[in-house]
Amino acid sequence: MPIDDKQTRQRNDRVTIRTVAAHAGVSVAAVSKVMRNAYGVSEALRAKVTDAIDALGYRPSRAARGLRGRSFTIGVLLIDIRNPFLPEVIAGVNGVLAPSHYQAMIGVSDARVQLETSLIESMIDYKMDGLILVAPRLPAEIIAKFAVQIPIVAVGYHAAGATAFDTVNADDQRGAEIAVEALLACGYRDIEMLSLGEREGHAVSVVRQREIGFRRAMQRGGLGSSAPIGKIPIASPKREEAMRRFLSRKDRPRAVFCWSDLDAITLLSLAREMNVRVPEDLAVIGYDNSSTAALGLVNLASIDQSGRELGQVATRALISRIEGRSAAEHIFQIPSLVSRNSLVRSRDTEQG
Amino acid sequence: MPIDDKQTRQRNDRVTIRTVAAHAGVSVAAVSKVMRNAYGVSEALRAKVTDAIDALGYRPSRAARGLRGRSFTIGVLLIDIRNPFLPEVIAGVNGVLAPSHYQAMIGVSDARVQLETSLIESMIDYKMDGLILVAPRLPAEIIAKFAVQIPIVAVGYHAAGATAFDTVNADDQRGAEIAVEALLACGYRDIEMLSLGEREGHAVSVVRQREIGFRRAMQRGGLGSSAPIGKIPIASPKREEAMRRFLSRKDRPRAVFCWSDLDAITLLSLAREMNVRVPEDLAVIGYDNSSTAALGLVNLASIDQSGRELGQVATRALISRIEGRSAAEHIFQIPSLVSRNSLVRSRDTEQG
DNA sequence: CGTTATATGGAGAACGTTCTACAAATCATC
DNA sequence: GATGATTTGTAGAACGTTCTCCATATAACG
Repeated sequence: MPIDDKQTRQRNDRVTIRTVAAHAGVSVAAVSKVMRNAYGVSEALRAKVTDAIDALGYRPSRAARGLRGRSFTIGVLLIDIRNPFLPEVIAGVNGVLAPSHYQAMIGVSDARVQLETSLIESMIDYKMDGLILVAPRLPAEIIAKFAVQIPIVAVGYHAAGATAFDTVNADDQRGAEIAVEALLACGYRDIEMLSLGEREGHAVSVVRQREIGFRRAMQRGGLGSSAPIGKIPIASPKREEAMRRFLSRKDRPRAVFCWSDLDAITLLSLAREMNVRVPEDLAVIGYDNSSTAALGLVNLASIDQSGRELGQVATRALISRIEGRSAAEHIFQIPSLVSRNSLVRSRDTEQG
Repeated sequence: MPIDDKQTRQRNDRVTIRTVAAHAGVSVAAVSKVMRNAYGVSEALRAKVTDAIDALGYRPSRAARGLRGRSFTIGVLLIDIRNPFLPEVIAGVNGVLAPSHYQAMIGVSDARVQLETSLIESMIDYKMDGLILVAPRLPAEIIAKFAVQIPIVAVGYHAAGATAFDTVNADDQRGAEIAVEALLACGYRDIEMLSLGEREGHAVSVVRQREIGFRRAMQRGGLGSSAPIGKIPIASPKREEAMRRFLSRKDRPRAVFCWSDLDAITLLSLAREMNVRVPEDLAVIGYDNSSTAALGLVNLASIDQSGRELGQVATRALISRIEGRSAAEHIFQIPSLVSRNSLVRSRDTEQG
């Protein structure tokens, strides 16, 4: 068997598609067909091949696959790994992917545009099959440019006009409205929003969307069109300083809507420290319904946008796009309120 | 120019090494040499090639690279993305990698051995250059088997005897000792540990190490050799049930050491709910010094093991291994105590 | 000038897949 | 049983790199 000799010559013991073909006594192409369950494979052939695969413990090389066809990997780009909302999204993605033969690889950009770009490029260079970008910082035109090379779904990124890629979002405008409506229903009138400072002014960001919703709901509630929105810097220690300043203001409002739980929880901590009672002196409502908010010690009312569900929906959208859909989809989920003690103190949890 | 024609024929506009070579008027091999800055490249050639690269915006395909040589990617395997300790490790890894030409790709195993195995295999199949496994569930022999195929550093995994791969750990025995010593110093005698239930009995796990340290410190403190260790299940709702049972026990100890902040914080929440005062009725000390523990509302004393530093050290170890080191290294960091109100109430934060 | 060393660039064979053409075999149909 | 349609399997050319030889060109030396 001169053909077999070629195998024996290999010094490396990696099991390749050729090893399998030789072991099963069929061609390389046949094995490939079985792997990709392509058309034109008899039961007999399939059996022979899968037996050989099992016997040898063959795993196709992802690198080689990527060079030619599918790599069966999708890339997930996370802006930041500390925000407890993001792990939920990942959980959703993994949940949908688990039963399929796709796998997720995650990159963390730490909110740096430079790193974000190079990670996306890497993922393209790896010939990944598709990308899920979670709250990306890049402008829509750049993302559209990448989307020519690879299917992309953006999560937490408002670009309803995009035609080159899909978006999956919680309706952030509506979420903010729900928060305001809840505060109004509790009888609060003197309401302010604490939003994110910095220059991430892109209308695409969830923050700006929440501001829009806040303004609209306030106006609708008859509370002036110039509803006050405070800006909190993102980085310590300026962040804490700004919050302290807010808490010690003479004209501090009666209720506050924070753009994210992360801020709301820090605010709660500082309020306790500065003897501002919540909710008696200040009602607080956050956004994300993170696990920390649910803690008895924290008890923060929050808008739930189910990151897990967003992750699931985004993954399904991406797969359908990988499998051929070309028209852009822009999907919205409706968030909901989770009421807790920071909004109004419930009877059964009177302070112990 | 018949050679150039071959280029023009390409329907796809991807810029490959061949495009660059043609544009610079040199051979493919020359470009490759410049990319890998290999020996035997004149300044003139280098200039021509880098000019062409800049002009065309060329990026080498990672997939193709992986097929032959280095891919300049390292894989990080996370057991769970919800534990706030892990993002810190990632931050450390990314910090060290940022200035280099390496990049990190993260996989999340959700603590499932099956998924963990297949992710490791995928990363190998991608021809990644090395792997950092954070708190893996796999037994040491299996990891050693993988380590033959790819450089591996395990973090939060006690296998000091391993010769095939490196480990980087906080000294978990010592950490537990520090916790006990702190409790003893505060005058508590009636001390118990709340550990993790389930069958993750491998001596490799950080949990078991902390138990050993706890026992030793208790014994050294003259508090019997059979120091009581309670087991808390990992999943809701059994987890909360077990904690409630602990809190309402008649013979509840005066102080408790929790194997992780995650548990300690839930315990704190339930204690508040059940009118058990902390630290007056029960002193609590956790492990990880997570950001939640540091919140004013939570104020949990904890053992700090700087995940960021572990990530940094692990990354440096991995790179040195990739670059040729073959003798195994087992590195330890010494954890430290962060005292907060759950241990002993400080004067300036008397309950508001 | 001839000989040998050294520096520089190039040809072309891997790497492990996918996938297009095509050949061979089998089945239907009249 | 001849013809055409369908099914099943194979050869072999990509894919975009790396890297091992080789072929020059230049320098060094007697």
